[in-house]
Amino acid sequence: MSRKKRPDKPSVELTEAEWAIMRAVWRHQPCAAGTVQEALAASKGWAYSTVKTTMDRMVRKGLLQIQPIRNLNLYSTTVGEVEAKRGEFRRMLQRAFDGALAPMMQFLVEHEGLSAEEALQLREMSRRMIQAAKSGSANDPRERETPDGRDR
Amino acid sequence: MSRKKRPDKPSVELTEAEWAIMRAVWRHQPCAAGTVQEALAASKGWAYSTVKTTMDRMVRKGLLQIQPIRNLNLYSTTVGEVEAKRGEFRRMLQRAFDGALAPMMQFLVEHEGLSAEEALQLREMSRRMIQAAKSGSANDPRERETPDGRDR
DNA sequence: TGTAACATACGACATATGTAGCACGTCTGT
DNA sequence: ACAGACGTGCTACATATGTCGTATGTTACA
Repeated sequence: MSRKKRPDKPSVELTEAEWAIMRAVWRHQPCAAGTVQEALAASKGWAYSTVKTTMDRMVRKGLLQIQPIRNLNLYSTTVGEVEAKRGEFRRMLQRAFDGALAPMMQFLVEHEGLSAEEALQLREMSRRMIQAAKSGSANDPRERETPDGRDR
Repeated sequence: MSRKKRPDKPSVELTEAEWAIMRAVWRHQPCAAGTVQEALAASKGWAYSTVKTTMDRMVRKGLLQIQPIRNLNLYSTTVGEVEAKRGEFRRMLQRAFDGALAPMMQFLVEHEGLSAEEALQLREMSRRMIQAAKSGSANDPRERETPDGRDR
């Protein structure tokens, strides 16, 4: 235990629609397609079949999995929120900042109008970050939460 | 003169291929499609027609513009790097962190293995950020409380 | 037991994206 | 004047994504 070995992780990538569905599934997991459709009805207004089709495609892509109960299909995620967030973040970092964090921070400072409050918060974060970096030298921050990220 | 009236903020969104092309065009602007193709040949290995087709589509989408010289088509971008980066960043923030910066920072601290060096750098950044926020607020502060970021 | 209510499986279609070939003009050097 | 070299426009095609409609199967209840 020392080498933070990082075996290939597929680095999940979700489309907008997939994010919406993932959020719903994370929250209601395990659940039927209808549940997800209802959960998204207000915000997205998708027809049942739209949700169903997308979810089935996500199963084929390995983002969701089905657990058949009687004649019911219960869906659950195969990737946790953390993993998904990481994927999204890394992709952004790679594309827009060539994968380097510092330039991104630089960018935030220079071009994003961050409120003073946010800035203060950021300082607090960095303080804690430094703490973490100092102490937990062997901390492997990834893959730590529940395998699928739901709160049990 | 200072009020840059530009109520139009399309929030650019680029695909991977588009990013590659944009990078090349930003660097060689104004340039012909061939130039871009050559610039990307090493990394992407795309055929000329592939680059050309994509670039023409980007023109149709308003990402690039053509300036015909004789029988030459010189391309140049219509959006700057900053704008593109901002778009990418905001999209990520919206999708993965519901548009809030603090949770993203939190995430970085908790789940991304940032080196001590990066953390220190971040502290420096935040320091400067606080400075910036305190002093000149002449920068246009984009709407951060949009009920629904669906700007289209 | 027949039917409304809910689920599911499949098919369909438009647009977007990745990737490329091909026919046809236009310079330019020999 | 002509062959290349180079550039352009147009077409093509597979896969991905967004969005549904429908035929069909299952269950609970009057």
